[in-house]
Amino acid sequence: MQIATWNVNSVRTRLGIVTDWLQRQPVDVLCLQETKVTDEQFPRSAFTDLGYEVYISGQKSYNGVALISRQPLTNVSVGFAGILGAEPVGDLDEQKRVISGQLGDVSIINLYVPNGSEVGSEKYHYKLRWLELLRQYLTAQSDKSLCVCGDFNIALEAIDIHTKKKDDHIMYSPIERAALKSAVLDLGLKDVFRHFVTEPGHYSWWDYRQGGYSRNRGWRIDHLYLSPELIDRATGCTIDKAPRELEQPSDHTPVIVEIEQPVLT
Amino acid sequence: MQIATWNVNSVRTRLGIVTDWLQRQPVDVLCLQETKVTDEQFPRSAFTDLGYEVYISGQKSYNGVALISRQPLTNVSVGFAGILGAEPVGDLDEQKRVISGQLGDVSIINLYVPNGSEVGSEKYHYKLRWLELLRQYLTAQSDKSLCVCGDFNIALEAIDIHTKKKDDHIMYSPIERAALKSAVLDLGLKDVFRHFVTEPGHYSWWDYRQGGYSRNRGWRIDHLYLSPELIDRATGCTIDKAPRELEQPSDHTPVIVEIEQPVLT
DNA sequence: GCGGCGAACG
DNA sequence: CGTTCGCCGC
Repeated sequence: MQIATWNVNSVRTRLGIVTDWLQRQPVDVLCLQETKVTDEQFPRSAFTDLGYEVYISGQKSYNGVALISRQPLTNVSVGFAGILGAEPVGDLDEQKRVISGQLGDVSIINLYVPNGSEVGSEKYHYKLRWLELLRQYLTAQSDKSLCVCGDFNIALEAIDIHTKKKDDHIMYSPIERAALKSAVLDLGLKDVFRHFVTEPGHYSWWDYRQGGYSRNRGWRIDHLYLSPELIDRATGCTIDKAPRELEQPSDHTPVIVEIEQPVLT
Repeated sequence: MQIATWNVNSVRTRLGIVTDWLQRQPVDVLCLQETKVTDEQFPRSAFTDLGYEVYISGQKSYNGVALISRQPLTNVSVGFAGILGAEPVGDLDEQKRVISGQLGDVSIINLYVPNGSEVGSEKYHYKLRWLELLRQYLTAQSDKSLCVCGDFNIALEAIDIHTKKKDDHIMYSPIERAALKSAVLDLGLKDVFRHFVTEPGHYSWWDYRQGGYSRNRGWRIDHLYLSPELIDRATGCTIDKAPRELEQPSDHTPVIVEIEQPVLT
């Protein structure tokens, strides 16, 4: 089974790029972020015409997540409140950043973590509050086979950025990195790309500005985390840079994990 | 000699369409309107690379006219004030709507007449004041061989619109039609398209809205007027609808007149 | 319905 | 740098 995560930066603008890619890389589940479209306006048929099921949680202009799945998913849920209830969630479900569903024994949680703008800003504190709620949300998950993926807007380690960054740089500040580790790694989930690849120089996002891609000024901020039971079934994790080289690309490129079917006992 | 007029609705957005057309239809002079670009930002080289000379009068966002000529033009002039002086012109040269030049014995005046918005509006009165100044401007012209062309934003007769329009419709109100006739026809200039084609159903502009083109809901508002000396040398006038059928077209399509070289005596 | 622009966001 | 929006103009 293949699961991919891709921040497409507007699913409508990127529709041709995404459907072309999906035909060449017919992954089982494609997790999209930054769809930037309401549920009513989501281009469903472009995916259903390819034989995919479409599960979405979107809004106008900003954010928005989707699960595009070859097989129907079960237990599809949107936002944090479905698991946690309304009280702890407060304003953190107003932006559409969370969708989850289950394929066979595998639970997939697709996330678009807030960017945070600048360290110390109001948006930064929203990001930290959001990550703390994510920690509670993931703690409440009981599934053994869990894949938590998406655009985390955080580089875990220095090797995940093209060049040394100051500690006060958004997406690399110690506090947000600690918050992400606390929310995900401390629960036993493993960054599957680093399970297979230890060298630096592998990125999933390059700023549109100043020729970020052509100068390979990238960041690895799109991750797939697997629970211990699932990491042992993973056979590889790759970043497909090809879509970043097309005309009018997203600034992110897809990351794909391959997971073996469970051994029948 | 061929002269064409074309409101391109942004020369930058339409650059490929216009240069492709110019290579297939290598007219001697192409008169553009609604270039929507400052002189500094005009895409000169796209035309000079094809061997054309470029004469422009543009502004940011709105209006803007250009003469694209295979041979260098003489006596190039911009606005009304070059001929009339500053006093009568007032605010009517603030918008870039007039450019003229001479090719051999033929003087070409390229115009973008104000749209007028709604009958009775402030913009409508600006349009009427502008047309009165145009009348003075053309009256002051002494050239025997004169071609006055452009987007006039006025249909001369009922047959120039796809369907009967109320008298209070902008681009067809009696007052603006009379103002145009007074400014142009009453000076002896002839609408060369009507010199050759008398049937209705020939248009140069179709609203983008409500499938105006596919339903052929057009207007003939782009004209070429020739002085008596020149009308006798005209051999044809055609509307080329092909560019209106391309992807991302202008709402206007080019009108071309063919003029014989003068008989050498 | 499509141009342009400026502002917000990333 | 590229997306979205709202606004203006036609």
